[in-house]
Amino acid sequence: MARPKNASLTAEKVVDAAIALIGERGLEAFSMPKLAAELGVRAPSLYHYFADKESLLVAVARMVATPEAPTTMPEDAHWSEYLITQSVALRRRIVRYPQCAPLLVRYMPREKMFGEYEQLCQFLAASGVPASLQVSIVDGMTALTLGAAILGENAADYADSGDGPSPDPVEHPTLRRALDTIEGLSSDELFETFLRTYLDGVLGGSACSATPTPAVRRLPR
Amino acid sequence: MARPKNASLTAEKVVDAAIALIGERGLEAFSMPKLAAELGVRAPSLYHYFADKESLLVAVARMVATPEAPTTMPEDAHWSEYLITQSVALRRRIVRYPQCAPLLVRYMPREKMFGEYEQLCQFLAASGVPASLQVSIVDGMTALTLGAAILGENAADYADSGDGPSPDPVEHPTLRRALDTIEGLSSDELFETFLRTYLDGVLGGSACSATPTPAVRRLPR
DNA sequence: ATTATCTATAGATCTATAGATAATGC
DNA sequence: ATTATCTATAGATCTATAGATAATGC
Repeated sequence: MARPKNASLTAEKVVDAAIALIGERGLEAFSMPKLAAELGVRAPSLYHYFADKESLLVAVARMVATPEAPTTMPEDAHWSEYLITQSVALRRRIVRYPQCAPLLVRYMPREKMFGEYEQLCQFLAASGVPASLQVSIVDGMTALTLGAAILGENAADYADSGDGPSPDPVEHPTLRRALDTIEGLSSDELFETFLRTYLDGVLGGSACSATPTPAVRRLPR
Repeated sequence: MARPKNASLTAEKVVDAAIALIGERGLEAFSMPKLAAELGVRAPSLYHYFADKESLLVAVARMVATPEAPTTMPEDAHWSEYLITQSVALRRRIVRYPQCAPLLVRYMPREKMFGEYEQLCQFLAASGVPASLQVSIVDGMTALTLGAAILGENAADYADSGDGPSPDPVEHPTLRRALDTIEGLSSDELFETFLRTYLDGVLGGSACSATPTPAVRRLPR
């Protein structure tokens, strides 16, 4: 068919299809011919949009990590609410395509994130958070978010109401009882309590001295 | 050479070499011929020890996740110290071969860990931790550990004394100042402060009512 | 007879390039 | 002339099996 009347591909369509394919079949099953088949074209056509497989994967990583819309927050919000909103959104993006998580780690070296970290620290500093806590907060929240996203299925799925397999009450009675106490929380809500617990630790820990508000509001039960 | 006088392979040697190879070159560069070359044999010999590539990778995941020696703790240690010791050890194992982390996630489905979770919850219950906190603690610590391990290089490496690239004081002044406050902490120590911060949150949060000791000891500065 | 290696190889990929071809824009 | 697709293909893998071979144990 050579050149079609209307171009069937765009770089964005290619990336979107790559994300979907990796999400469904996993990174190991990903290849240029398979992606092309998914898009209804032949493999060489993809090289018109990306120089090689690696630059396509870089674009995939960037897309997964980038929010669709920037976060907007009320003016008077506490800095912790801002961080929680950001973290919840990041986790949600990763969880949507957990198979892409290794790409994130591989193609987003920390030094390229200095700019973003600088912004966050400035924001924290402006909110009165002492420098000694800023690293703990940013790094801890990042680790918690990434870890929670990669674990993927979490406790909420193992409670009776969730999707996953549920532990047997006879074989695992204590785990069972513990899970019953979170019955009704979605995995988003559960993740949010993790974040708030962590921030409670930051605020309530011995190093806490110059924080504007005494505690982070907890989720309503 | 056919059969050698002394068998040159064992399942364990194969797994060890696989871990080393994946650690050095990454999961994508891993293949049976390359692993065989590393061991000084031909690829088909590996199939004598593992039915296929996948069962070899399962064995790799198991090896990375399993501690060499079980943790021993003083009798009177607080439960939080026990959890911290476990988490620090797990992170250290993952960080040693961060390229294997995707294997862990892929080949260790949560339901196979019910047994371990049951044990942890029993341990927490015996220490007087209410059921409502047990999930938060176990899941939160796991996420924090996995996330911190996968992020790999952490803030400690970006401080002046660390290995990694350091942010420029002119371009990233606030980040720079924040990192200077953790100067001198190793990445292990920094991770431990994350864990203690999280546990401070668990203990100090509003849900805290029946905890035996009021606060978790912080690392000495 | 069994074990642990080997050689040889079928069969299925994959990445990336060269060069043809048809549509479009100037 | 340029663009976006195609066909064809070189060249390099990889996984896994069949079957040979030499050392060992009975």
